[in-house]
Amino acid sequence: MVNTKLKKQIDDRQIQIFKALADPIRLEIIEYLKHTDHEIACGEVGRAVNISKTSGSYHFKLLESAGLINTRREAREKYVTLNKSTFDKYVTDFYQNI
Amino acid sequence: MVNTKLKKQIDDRQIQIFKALADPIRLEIIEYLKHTDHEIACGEVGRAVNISKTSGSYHFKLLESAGLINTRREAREKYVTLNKSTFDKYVTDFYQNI
DNA sequence: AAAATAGTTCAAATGTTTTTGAACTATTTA
DNA sequence: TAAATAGTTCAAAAACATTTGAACTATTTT
Repeated sequence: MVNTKLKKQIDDRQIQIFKALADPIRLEIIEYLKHTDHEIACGEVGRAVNISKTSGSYHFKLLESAGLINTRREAREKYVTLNKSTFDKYVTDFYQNI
Repeated sequence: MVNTKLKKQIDDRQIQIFKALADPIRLEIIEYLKHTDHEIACGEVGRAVNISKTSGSYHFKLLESAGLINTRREAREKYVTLNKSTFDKYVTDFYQNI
């Protein structure tokens, strides 16, 4: 293999993404965001999926660091949207690419 | 919603699959199987990815119960192959279907 | 028939992730 | 300017996943 380290990094990213997807709360958040066309604040999503704000903070952070959502802070609020390109690259195209 | 329980079961399956994929050893096994056209025994895969047989037994069982691999026992040996239809349905088509 | 091989099971130990509540910062509203 | 709101951070606790080695079953080879 040309570059073992690079392969490992790609794998780490892949695993981080599957880990982020492997949780019922995070899947609910993702489903909710998918069915929402407009930008929406963390708090509103959290209320919709019925979690505490601490728990929301934890899960949104994890989704963001996996690259599955994009966030934008506007004053007090943090707006989130799905990052479709990550889903395309690491989920939809996963089988094809391994 | 027509049937909350059914939705939950589908979600459980989806989570089980992402959990199964969220591990470096299991990803290695899957990659190895993808690049192998013939049926291959657990032991040979385990040797290829450098794990103990106990660890292999644990990971293969988990992959099988997630429906990601099919197994066939022939006397002492257990042969494994990827179950592509599970990848198609729960990974490749995931984003589209949620 | 003994030894070797393939895989499983079990329980204990270890490691990792998630939840919880309290205390915090920053912004907005009354 | 006080109170309310949105979100974060922290550390402890709880829950969950993985590894390990020993003992086991079943089959094959010597």
